[in-house]
Amino acid sequence: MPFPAKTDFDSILNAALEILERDGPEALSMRNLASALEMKAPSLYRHYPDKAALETALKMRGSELLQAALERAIRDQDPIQAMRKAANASLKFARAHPYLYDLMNAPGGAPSTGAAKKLWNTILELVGAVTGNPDDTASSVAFWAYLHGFCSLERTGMFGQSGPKGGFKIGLEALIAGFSSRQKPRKLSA
Amino acid sequence: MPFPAKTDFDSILNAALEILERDGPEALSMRNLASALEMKAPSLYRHYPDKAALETALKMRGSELLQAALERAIRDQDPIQAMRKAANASLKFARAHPYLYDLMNAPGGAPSTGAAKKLWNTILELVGAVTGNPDDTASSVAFWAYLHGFCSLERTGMFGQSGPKGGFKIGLEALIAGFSSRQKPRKLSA
DNA sequence: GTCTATAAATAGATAGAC
DNA sequence: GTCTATCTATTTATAGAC
Repeated sequence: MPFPAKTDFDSILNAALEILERDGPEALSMRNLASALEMKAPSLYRHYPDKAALETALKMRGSELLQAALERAIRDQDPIQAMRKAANASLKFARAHPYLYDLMNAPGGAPSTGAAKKLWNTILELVGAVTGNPDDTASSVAFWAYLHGFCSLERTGMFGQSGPKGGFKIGLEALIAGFSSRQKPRKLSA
Repeated sequence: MPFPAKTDFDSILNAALEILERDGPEALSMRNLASALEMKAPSLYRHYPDKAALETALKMRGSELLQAALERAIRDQDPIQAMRKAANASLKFARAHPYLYDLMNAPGGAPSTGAAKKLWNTILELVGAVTGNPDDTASSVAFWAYLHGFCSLERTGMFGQSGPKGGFKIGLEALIAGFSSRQKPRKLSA
């Protein structure tokens, strides 16, 4: 299609994503969004009942993008290497889409959409392949918490000028080692 | 009595903290804050130049509170147990002060205040005592990222009804094990 | 489906009286 | 230091014409 589709659900969503990623959440007003589409704000309400619906759609889109990035990153990798690739892909995603990443992780912002579930299932498979438990919620939570925490702190500016100084790899390897050691259970000293 | 001041810097800060923690960030307007102090909004500007200054002060207060909680938690503990206590204290803090925690970790919200530095130094000491390196930035970053990530995901609602299912302890112990193994340096591959 | 016009509410911040 | 009054700007959202 040489010409973009007429204004509809997806066109609005794409424009919203572009504004969000370029200018941040404060720039994402219905007026500004309509303006980018060469329309007036009230017209948007024919396609989205309210702004919350638009934001929900943006979160879903974010989950899809991240999930796709993870799938690409882990393809044809052995389990442990897949975790490393997934970790780096997550970090890359958060850096490339900071405002979208913020929105996806905003307080009270975890809708149980299909996209979010699919993303979570990808994590579960990834971690399960290392721990040997295909539904290892606990380890997956730990893995995801670490990745998100690092992305979030970096985004906050917590690392300052000095940067994270290799902290990402050290924590990641410690988690991988911990997960791997549980694959073939043996007595551990506490 | 000749016109005693109705309020001051700290009284305003305390009221702001109370509003933030009880009703969330949207309730923290200058009007609402003034009202809680039985004042009018313009009066607040004699004590804080603008709202950003108030928020900066709130972040500092948050850092102080968390730092104090960590200090209490780790007192008289051996290094590894101190990490466990600190981790639980952080989680407890984030749960007890969700909106303040959000504000402290808001994007672009890491002011280099004395309180924030003191907090970070506490983490460095804590982790350094385990790894044997008193200035182990990398390991500290990993530790902090994990704690924050878990708190943040829980806050977002990412764990849903099922809860994190023991993921906190598993990741924490994996990190501790990884840090401990580095205490007595030996040749590592990479 | 898009428009004009406007409702209804909110915010941060300032001027100047006392 | 606090007040009244107000400015300025913004937002989401709706009513009703076309």
